[in-house]
Amino acid sequence: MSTRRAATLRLQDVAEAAGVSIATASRSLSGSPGVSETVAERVREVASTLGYVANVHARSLAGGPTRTVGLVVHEIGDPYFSEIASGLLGVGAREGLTVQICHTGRDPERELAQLRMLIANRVGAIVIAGSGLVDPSLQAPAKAELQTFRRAGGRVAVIGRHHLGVDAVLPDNVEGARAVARHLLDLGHRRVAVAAGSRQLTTVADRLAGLQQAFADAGLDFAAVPVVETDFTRAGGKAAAEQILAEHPGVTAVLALNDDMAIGVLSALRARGVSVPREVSVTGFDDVAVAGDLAPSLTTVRLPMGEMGEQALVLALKKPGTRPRRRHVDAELVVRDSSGPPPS
Amino acid sequence: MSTRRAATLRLQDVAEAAGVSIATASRSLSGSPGVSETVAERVREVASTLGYVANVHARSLAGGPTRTVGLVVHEIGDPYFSEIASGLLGVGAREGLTVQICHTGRDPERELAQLRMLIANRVGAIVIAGSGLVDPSLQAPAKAELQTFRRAGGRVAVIGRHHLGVDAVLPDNVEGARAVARHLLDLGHRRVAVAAGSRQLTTVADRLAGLQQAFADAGLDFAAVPVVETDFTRAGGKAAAEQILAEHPGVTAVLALNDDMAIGVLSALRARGVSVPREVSVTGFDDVAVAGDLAPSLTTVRLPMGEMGEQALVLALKKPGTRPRRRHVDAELVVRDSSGPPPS
DNA sequence: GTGAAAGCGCTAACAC
DNA sequence: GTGTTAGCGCTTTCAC
Repeated sequence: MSTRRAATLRLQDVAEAAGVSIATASRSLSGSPGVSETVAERVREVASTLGYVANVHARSLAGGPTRTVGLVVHEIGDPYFSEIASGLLGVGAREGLTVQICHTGRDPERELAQLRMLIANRVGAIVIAGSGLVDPSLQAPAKAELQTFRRAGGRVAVIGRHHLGVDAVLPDNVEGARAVARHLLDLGHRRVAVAAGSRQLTTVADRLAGLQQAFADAGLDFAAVPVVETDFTRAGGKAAAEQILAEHPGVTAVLALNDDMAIGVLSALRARGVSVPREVSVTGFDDVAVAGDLAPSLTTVRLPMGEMGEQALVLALKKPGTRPRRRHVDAELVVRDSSGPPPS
Repeated sequence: MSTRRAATLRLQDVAEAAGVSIATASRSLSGSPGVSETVAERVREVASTLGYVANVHARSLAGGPTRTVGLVVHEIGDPYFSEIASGLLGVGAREGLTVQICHTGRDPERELAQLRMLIANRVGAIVIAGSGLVDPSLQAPAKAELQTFRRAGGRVAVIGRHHLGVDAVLPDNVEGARAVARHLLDLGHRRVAVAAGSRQLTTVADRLAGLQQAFADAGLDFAAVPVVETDFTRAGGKAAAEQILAEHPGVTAVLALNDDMAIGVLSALRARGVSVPREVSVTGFDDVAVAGDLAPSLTTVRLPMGEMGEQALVLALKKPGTRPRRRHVDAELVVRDSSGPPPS
């Protein structure tokens, strides 16, 4: 790619046009103290009429603050992440930041590689949107990398439960799962199955814990509930539904641990001619934009993904506290048409 | 954000460890000629064992090639764009590139601002994924900006029809629209309405042109078909459906010009108790991932969004040709359950 | 084939 | 309050 040099305005051009030194121009534009407001104002005006935009590379190289943040997601094509990204890009644009997005494909190796890349790019902050892992040792290298980054002044925020010791936006997965399970139990379902992603994901683990609590609250044994563990994706949902239908034909409700899986479950049931919710109820988690437009519309747990993305970036932009900050966000049960009483 | 300096490896450290000069180290790592293969190999080995990663800012400042590309989308939360982004991020990761994504919110002003930002960040290439505008004058400032960028060695590729004179990935919107319209006409529909986005978008204009052709092919007058022009979004689809129902109650089919609108149309019809496809058929365009999982599953036109994203980046990475390159991608009719014969 | 040295455009000490 | 100057880490002539 580009090798030649753009013939763009340099700070010096602005300084000359404003009749000040390059240092004064720099101070004026970056809002540093030590310049009279009159001069600063004039410099800013000259800069904007000239259409001057600072070279971020030079700025970063010289040790100035970085106006770039990295966003790490499992898969941007997944609506859960694209809605988070959308919220985050919104505040990014408002703050005049550039956002680098990278995929990990749910692979800790690739996550590590992407983190290294972001750090090498000297981003000012990193937001990790993908779920954490239950086993801390799997993220140990990432943690080490991030600690070095933070010691050098970098900021980090995560969405979801991680073992990274950083600021976090924490959706209430446990309570949300408890609510949706209680909803099904209240409707009278007793033979339920769970379509889950890998238990290694803290998101999955926490949602399972919530289900368990709901069962315990009702005096039921969650250990007897079949939990099918596949990919945390639509395809995984399909596979899980097939397996549940085959191995547990008496099931009256399928709890999918995210909407993507729920959509796969609905699709598999439709293909098999199973009526939802008459024969089998289905629930999801996240409330992605399309959840309400499916037919039957999906009963699920709403997480404000856009806001979560915003919050995470806001946290990452704040000055670091002495201890990791936590922003809890509520999960709200949304009852729609995919859940109903079990067939009698 | 970050102000302090990371205590990272510098090229000099690698050079010392390998017992060569910093210049030789640089040449070895960037694959420039003028170094014996033996030495180059040794340097690369040392660098990788040390875990050296070049500072992109220093590299870019010194005039080296930039390993960053910018992706401009209307809205990353829209599945059409997130699927394109997903494909593009895939090849980006493979090529070791970083990708900056920015939102325009379908606003030419903001698009311009984002382009300026990318250019100021010295990205090596820019991919514009959002639809072009029919009126070239609206994008004239962007065009000027991009031309300067290209003269400085920057690369640009677009998805869809633009007036930018750059490499382009061109989905066959006309033929796709023609196919879906013919499908409805063949089913016997004669009273159809169109839910469209702004006619200023070339995507909308081209799809309308395709519809018109299909009608002409069938000896019918497209001018008599109501075209409701709202937002090119789900909400727009809902609004369009309401209006069509109110003003043209006899309509037996609604052609939505993208899937997002079609989902909104389906939702509005369901809310009104209109059965699809028994009373009204609905079709979309794009075939976003969820289209097949809606109920009724959506008859639509498939565009390989992921591939389009990949292709666009591949084009942008190629050396510039003497004339703009074009990659045509086919649009394929996908008949599902949302379309059927009109009520008799 | 290899090394020395001059910047790239900016910020941050440090002088005045 | 303002200007001077020394780098930031790298690529790239230009000598050798």
